Amino acid sequence: MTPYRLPANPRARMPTAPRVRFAPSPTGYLHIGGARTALMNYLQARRFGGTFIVRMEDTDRVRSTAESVQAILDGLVWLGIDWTEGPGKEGPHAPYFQTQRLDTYREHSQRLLAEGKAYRCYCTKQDLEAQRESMEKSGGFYKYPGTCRDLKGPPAGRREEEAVIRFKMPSTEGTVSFDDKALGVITKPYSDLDDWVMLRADGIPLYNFGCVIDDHLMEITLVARGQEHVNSTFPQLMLYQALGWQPPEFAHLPLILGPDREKLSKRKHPEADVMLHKRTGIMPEALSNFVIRLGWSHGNDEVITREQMEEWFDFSDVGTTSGVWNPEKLLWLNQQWMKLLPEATVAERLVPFLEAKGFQAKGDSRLVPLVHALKERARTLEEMATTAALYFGTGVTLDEKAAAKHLVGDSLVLLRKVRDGVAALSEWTVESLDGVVKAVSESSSVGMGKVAQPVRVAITGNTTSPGIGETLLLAGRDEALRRIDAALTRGG
RNA sequence: GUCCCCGUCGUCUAGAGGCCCAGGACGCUGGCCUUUCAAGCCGGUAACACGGGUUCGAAUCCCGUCGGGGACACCA
Repeated sequence: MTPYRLPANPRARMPTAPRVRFAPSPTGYLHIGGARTALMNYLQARRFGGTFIVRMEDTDRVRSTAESVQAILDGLVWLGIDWTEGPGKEGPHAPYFQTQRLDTYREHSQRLLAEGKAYRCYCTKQDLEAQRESMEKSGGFYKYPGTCRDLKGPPAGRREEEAVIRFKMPSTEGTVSFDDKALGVITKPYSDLDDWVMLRADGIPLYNFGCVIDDHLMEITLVARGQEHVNSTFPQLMLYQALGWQPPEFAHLPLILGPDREKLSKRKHPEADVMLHKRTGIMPEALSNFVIRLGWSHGNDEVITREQMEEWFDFSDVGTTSGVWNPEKLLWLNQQWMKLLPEATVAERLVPFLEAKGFQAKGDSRLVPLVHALKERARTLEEMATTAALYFGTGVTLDEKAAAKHLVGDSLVLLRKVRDGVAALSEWTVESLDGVVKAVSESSSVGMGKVAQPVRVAITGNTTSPGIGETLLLAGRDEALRRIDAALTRGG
């Protein structure tokens, strides 16, 4: 028997525009691995002027929820990944929810049944479970033994409507293989495959069945998904063969691992949640930048814009090794992006974080100057908001250590001089304020630090802040003077 | 257990037989700059899992060992 193989050059039939898809099962939030899969598919479509389809594989009826559908879509939108066909964007292959395509699956399973390439199976879950257990006890791995393979009709006391439909593996020797765009040729002997369930008794398809039917009907040319799916590619290939369909190309993406080196999972790894990062102040540009670099690179480039991704990304450059989640690098990238994006944009994104701290920040004229001063001192929007909050409130809590060091003795004299100087200023600007501090430093013959630190502690309560002129300006004239006076009073 | 995939600094990676006594980035670290903290700049630390081949020559090809991960459902 000749082993089944992909045609030598699958590309021949897809010269230009690829049709790719992201097919999540809506059983929770958007997973970071899913987000990367979606991103890569999206980039592929963008690069070659193709189509990116989102299809909801909602056939797990107990776990699928409408909220999850929304959560996944929201996550994609936040990341700036938009789809050409899918939920809310009905296209020529609608509907894009598998539970709305049940007639299609039934039709194709009937055909397979009629052609003798599938059969009804009456085994009960309990029976199968028992078989599996005993098989596992004796060592080997479980394969459905084909109990119902040659049944002519339902066994006594059973009805056809209770049967599931199984794929009938052709009894051939040899191996199946496919040429994965990322991994290369992967092979498996036919003998490792069994008669898997395609359709439940209620007509709901199982993953391997619905996936193949839809990918073909939606004219998908390249299936890119996580490496956890390489093994399911084989039964799927058998289905394509049975149906006489040309399989798409495949690209299996390296897994993303948690700090414990295990596949990033919703259960064990909170960072698997895309929207968690939004809440902690990571920006979508940074998250997608980070995630695209897991398993893919373009020379030595680290900070990569969406435009560059669209220009450079290709599945054949995707690596083979799983990558470990590195929070430090994500943080670094996020800061890079805070420095790269227009300050007005970052300011806008900062508002919700400030509001969460109880400040009416929207429209505040200090927002942009704040971002300007703080973007080099914060790695997340949340961090920036925490620092920014210092300038929004009234009064400040002095750090005891800082006060003990900088708000005593001669420092208070210097502070007094600065206070008088800035109070006399007709206009507060970074330059004029810095000028006062400089003048005090020179007239008193002490270093800038001697003068600036007491002021800094008085304004922020601590020893770290942006340049002293900026700090004063950010606090605002009235509040700055009030805080200096409070420090003076306390100290002297 | 069986099958599949993988194996370069702690982490993400460059590397497609000589350009590599292995390059970049994060982290860590020394210095410069400096009114603090950052940012920035300059420098340092640290890896081809192991063993056999093939070859004039291997991180790159082959085999084995070990190690890691994934999949083994009427989940996807």
